[in-house]
Amino acid sequence: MRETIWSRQRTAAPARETLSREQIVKMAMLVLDEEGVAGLSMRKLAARLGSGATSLYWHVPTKDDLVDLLIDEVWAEIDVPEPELAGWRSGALLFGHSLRSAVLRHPWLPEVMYTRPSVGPHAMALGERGLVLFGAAGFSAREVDLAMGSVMSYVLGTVSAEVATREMVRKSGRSEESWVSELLEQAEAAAGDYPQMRESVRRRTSTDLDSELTANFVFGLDALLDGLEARVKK
Amino acid sequence: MRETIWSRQRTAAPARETLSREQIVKMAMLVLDEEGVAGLSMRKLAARLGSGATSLYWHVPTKDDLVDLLIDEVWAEIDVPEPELAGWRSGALLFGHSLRSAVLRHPWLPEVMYTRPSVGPHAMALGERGLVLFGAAGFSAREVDLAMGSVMSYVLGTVSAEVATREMVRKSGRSEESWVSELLEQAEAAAGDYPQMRESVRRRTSTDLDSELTANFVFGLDALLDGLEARVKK
DNA sequence: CGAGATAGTCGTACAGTGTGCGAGTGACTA
DNA sequence: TAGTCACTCGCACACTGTACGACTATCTCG
Repeated sequence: MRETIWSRQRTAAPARETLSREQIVKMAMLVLDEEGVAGLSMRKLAARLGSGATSLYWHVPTKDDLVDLLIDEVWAEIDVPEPELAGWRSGALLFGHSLRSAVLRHPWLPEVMYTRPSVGPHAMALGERGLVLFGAAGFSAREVDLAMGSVMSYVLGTVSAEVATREMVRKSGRSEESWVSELLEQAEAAAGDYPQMRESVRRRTSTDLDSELTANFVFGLDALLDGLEARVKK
Repeated sequence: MRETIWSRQRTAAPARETLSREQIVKMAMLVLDEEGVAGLSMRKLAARLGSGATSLYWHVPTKDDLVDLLIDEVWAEIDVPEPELAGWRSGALLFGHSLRSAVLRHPWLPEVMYTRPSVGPHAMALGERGLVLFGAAGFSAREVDLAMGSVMSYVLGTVSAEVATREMVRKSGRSEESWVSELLEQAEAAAGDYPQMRESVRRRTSTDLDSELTANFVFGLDALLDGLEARVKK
């Protein structure tokens, strides 16, 4: 089997005090969570670790590979309930919420996730547990794949859009309320000729952002799960 | 009202032959479609237009703003049927497919889309037509927003993941079959301890990539629309 | 104990990036 | 004819990822 970035592991304990891949990944995750993709550079990362920039390259082939490792690290955070404990439907709901909150903790994910397929070990483990969960619903083998895929796609798509909004608020530096009211104003101007849009924006800015986004997420997930459940009952 | 990148327009015909924002956007779109986000640099773009790199900055404030324009250009390509013509359900289906194929034509979109909210004029127009379509289904005003949002999120999420796979095949330079068989091999190795995953990968690589991805997309969209439809019938 | 291999660090350098600045140029208006 | 406006563009700056090769500290083997 060919060597991959996933398979490479340190064979023995390091002689003197050295960098380690785990250390690098950990620090990179911190930087990414704090400063986003644009804030992560090999030089800055190395500086934070108190080492030279090119030292990192002994532990990690390229920056892209480092990002692959970081993405896989996120997949490790998601829990998928065993179907016996909660039943399929509420298990899937829990899974969806867990996936969402992991992405919200790592808002840089959407920006990089869609440029590469996820094939790391934690992605595999996640997939396995997901298939077990959806397998318990009574789908045909083929439908299990499709159902899990559509739920993941829905969740990731929704939360990715959510992150875009949230990050914009964060970067604007202003308070949520002032931002929302400005958005309203701006959108009403931009949506001037579009009465439905104007009304929609008004509706959506009437509650606080957080519960609005959550309601959004839950509504679609629920509908999707309904649709999937109907398929199994036939 | 504040000036935005959307509102700025040339006031009169140019005196001599000059660059124009439309020209720049058009060429940038070409470059992006061909070479992806990484392939678009202001210098290369200018070179293709036969001008100096910094000349572009007279027409466009920053590269990021240019990308905003390009994204909005994509939204212009999507058609949303009027509900009278097709009825809500099949209208939504058509809308979904149109959205999907637009993204497939511009596979760079997912990489940049989720880093900013879309508030350009074509995004607004798209939203308006979408709201009209979903409004015809008999949802409450609030549900119209939620339903349209969830369908868009599902479609964009699914097709974004799809693009990640397709681009990987494309970049590998190899034929689809050889790539698929290698993926199979690799995934079976990676999924060694994961029996469900192994079976799932095997199932998914048994047909050709194109119809596999399409079936995937349709399955989830259908389920979601079922779930939404059920909400309106109550 | 000595020699060589191994594991790891890192300074330098290269080819690129986005873009601010200010000088320059051609056409139109007064 | 003078001046202003619309537009172009070379240079420079600070930054990026990473290839290369020199360097050193430790471990292994004879």
